[in-house]
Amino acid sequence: MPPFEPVPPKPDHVALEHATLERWERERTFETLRDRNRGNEPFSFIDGPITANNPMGVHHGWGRTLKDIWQRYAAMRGCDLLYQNGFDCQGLWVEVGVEKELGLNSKREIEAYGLGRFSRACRDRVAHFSRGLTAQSKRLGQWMDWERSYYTMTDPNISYIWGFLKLCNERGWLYKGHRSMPWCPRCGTSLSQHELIDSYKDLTHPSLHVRLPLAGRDREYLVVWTTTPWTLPANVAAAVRPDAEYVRVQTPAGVAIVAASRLEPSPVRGEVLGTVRGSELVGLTYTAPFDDLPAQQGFENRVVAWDDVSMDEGTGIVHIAPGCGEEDFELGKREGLEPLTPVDEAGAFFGEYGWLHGHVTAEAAQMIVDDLGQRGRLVADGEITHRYPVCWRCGTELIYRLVDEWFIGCDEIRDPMIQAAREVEWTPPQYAKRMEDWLRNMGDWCISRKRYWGLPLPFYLCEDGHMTVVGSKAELLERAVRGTEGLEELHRPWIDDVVIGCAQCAGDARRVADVGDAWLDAGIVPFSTLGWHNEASVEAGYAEGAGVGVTVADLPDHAHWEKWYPADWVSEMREQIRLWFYSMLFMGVTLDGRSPYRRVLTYEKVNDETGRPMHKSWGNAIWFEDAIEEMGADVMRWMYATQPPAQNLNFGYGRANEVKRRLLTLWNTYAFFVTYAGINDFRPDAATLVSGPGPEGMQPLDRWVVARTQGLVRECRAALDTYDSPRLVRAFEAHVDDLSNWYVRLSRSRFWKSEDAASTRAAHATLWYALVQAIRCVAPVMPFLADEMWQNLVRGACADAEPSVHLAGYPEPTDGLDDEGLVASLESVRSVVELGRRARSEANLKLRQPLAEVIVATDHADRRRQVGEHVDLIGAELGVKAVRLATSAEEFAQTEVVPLLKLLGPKHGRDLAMIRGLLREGQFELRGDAVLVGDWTLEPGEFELRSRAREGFAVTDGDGFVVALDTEITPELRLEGVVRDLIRQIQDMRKDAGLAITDRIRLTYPDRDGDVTRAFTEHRDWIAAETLAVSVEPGAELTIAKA
RNA sequence: GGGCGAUUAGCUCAGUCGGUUAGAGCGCCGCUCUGAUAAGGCGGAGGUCCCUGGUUCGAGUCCAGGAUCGCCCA
Repeated sequence: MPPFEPVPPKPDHVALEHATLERWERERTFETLRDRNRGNEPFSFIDGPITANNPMGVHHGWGRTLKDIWQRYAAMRGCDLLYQNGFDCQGLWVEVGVEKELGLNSKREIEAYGLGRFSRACRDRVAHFSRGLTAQSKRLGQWMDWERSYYTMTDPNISYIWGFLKLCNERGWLYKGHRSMPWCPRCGTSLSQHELIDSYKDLTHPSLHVRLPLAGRDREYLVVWTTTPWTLPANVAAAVRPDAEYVRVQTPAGVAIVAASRLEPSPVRGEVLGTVRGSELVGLTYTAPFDDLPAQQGFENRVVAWDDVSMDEGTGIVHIAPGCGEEDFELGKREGLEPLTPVDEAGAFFGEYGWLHGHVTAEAAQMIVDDLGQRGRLVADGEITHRYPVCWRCGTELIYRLVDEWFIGCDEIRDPMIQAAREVEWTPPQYAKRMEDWLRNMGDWCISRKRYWGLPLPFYLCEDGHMTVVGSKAELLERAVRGTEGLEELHRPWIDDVVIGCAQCAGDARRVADVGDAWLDAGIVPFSTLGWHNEASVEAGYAEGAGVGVTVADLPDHAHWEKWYPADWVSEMREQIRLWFYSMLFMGVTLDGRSPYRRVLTYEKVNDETGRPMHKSWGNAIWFEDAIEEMGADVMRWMYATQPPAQNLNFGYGRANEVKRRLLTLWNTYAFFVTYAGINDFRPDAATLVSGPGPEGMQPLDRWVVARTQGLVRECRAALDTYDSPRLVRAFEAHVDDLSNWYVRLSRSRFWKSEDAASTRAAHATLWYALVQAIRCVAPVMPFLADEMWQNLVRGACADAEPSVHLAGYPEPTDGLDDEGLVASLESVRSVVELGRRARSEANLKLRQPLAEVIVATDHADRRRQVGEHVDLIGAELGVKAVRLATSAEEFAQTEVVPLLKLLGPKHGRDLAMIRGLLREGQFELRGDAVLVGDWTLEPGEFELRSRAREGFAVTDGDGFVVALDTEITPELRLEGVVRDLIRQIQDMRKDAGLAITDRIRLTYPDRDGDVTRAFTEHRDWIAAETLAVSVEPGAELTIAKA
């Protein structure tokens, strides 16, 4: 029985991955790993929840790969890990998804559908997509405790957030604000600061210049500019900049007033009658654009002062509607202006707006424009295309609305958060500053949403207006006076039936209707999932409420939290700085005073292969499902790992093919090994993975590979320790290149023609060692291919081998196997060989034509010695009979003086340029150990001597070597060349005939005068040995036949 | 308007402490090796290292200013 299974010429990544997944499942590989590491030193990774609202995209694959790489690395080092995956379950994402699913298009329709059914549909959607995401993640090779994923919709998660909110209230941070907020009329909710980002679109709107006739003046009016006609009915004031200069302009319709600097760009034309300071306008009153509406009665519209009036757009006079804009509202508060709220939750005008009643903002716009036009109130109307915010979920244009929202004030927590963030190690490092900037600028956290499927805010108000903040589910049940019978879970509508006793008076208190920002859900995770203040752990205890039936996650106890908090490492995409990293930090610093994570790795965006964002409608999107079944998980993971995470990743099939080709080199080396190990019945010894392959039969090249392998192990460890996967990839690819294009190439005959059994064994043992250590090094990145190779190379061949590479531990360098001298020597040899090949190429002498001699010259004693130790390698590689070493290359090269600039620069300063010029021209003189150049003397140690080829030789130079070939081809050499051509030709014939490597053949050759016949008669044994010919007979043509 | 980052070959990007002729991969052209390799190797074409100024014996690298792009915040 051969120890190794034969392998196909190319790996079928997809097929072997499916087989590997089945094996892991069958053999419980992951469970074995966990069991083995349980109780060891922890590596705490906390997973940021992925929204369970869509299937996984290739951009998710990046993050999940990074997470998996470092979890696998930690596990191979023996660390205990949590392996808890998380799903984000609540909030607008899911609600909008369900609305689409059910064909609902407004809050009214949701309420008509029934909140109970709606919540169930939301939960079911989460359950559905979390199952899909789990399956996709498994396919990618991610190892997690999938059964015990956390879900932010569970009662314990909600209960923990309540505790946080209660604490915020106790500290006096919690307040209800009456503010102008960006509002989505379709979703019927306001959006908070972090939801506004990245959601601007270029939109075309009316651009109106509106007349505001001044009271008590004859045909004199202000001109204001607006792009939101629907806000005009709510106009209460016009703002001017007090220090700015305004002009009075005679127009056919009367005297117009605009800012002097804005006259030119405005549509106002006419003779300038005079100027007036803004401050002089303040206090004037005017007729509002819609003065007749009921809402406009009972106050005067007046001109107010505002330093922030823009002189970059508009007329320098700003229409102010405090109920329709953030800045307007602030100004209105200061000036005591009436904040009119013209539209309801759905963006429809209220009854006090007369003929506009019931119309939504978008359709009212044209009605308003028409009406103003008819009444002669428009100076001009046109259109403008500008950046305007839209709802990030549904794309609806946002409006500003005055609403009551709940906020957490952050003045007190800001500095502690900044301090805590400074303790965090950010990769890439510049994001430390980004987080700090965000924290410095953060406004109070708006935590309420006027929606349904979300964290129910535990704020209870009694009739006297006392507020009770309930801090946990247990507290709720304790305080409840009725309504708990139907409380299936802590969600609307069931929670809304619960009435509690007010904490201050004895009255009934009811919950405010609002739900919470989803970032509360995610931010609490380091507390809720780790059992922060649980007295005892409860198996599957986390799965309470909406989590029943979707997870069996445990509810651990406080000791567990102590062990795993804070996280050693978290990794998410860059946007999470202002989202999850922020909310986690906020809650962590509030509850515990520390950052919940020590180290962060962020990554950027995934684009298509040409660098454009992937977009469904552009047709350039690649679906995860397609990618993984076409490229394979390892190939995708390799792409992700190769990419520096601080730069966008250009993802595509072309890139994947590049990766496949690189991995093919590894596979080829592996296949080569397996082929010959089978033929030669090589049996590996697993103990050598620690000790290194034994000394018997070892050649210098073997020791070199072993030494290089130590370097690989060190480099890979260093790369992973610094969260630098591209560095690992570079090291691995260099190693594979060394193996394939240097070691195997030069050692081929030791595998093929076994004259020396010990040498053959050593070659096998060395290659096996180098391959196995290499796949252990990359196992975290490429878990499938690595384990596949492990099965064949180790598990099937060694007694007592670990059943999986992932159980084999991360390799450690073995002291004593390093050999810097040898590595340097082979480096020199490699240079010489490359130079020799170049010389051959330049002289048009192909490698198959043997030559008599190569002369290697160097003035460098160390290099000469290094090369001298390996003349056999050089001879073989360059196809020459002899390698001659020369001290000086004078016969075919000239000496060159290379100045050492670091030393000479400071010494000679400006003269150095002159010295270098002279040296380049060869105007120098060697005098003993020194060099005379012009008026200067270079002392020993200040320069190096090198050789440069003279004209007319087949010579190349570089790295301090000159390599010259003896180009004379004697008849004997020529015949040998013919032999090698023939061998090559016969090998091709064997291949074409489909013969196995070990098949023997019968050869006939053309029996005529000439080189070919002479080659066969004079080198019969050589040819026979190389081509495995059992007979070599003269005949008519060159033919082979299986023996 | 402020902050962070980037700008190097046709494309994607490396480039260490400032040092001698600035590299890799892909693509293109030519050559070549090979019973592991649809691979690999060698050579060639292809460069205003964004611009300007400064520091220095010496700048892709450091400093200042500017331009353009990306991201974040106003």
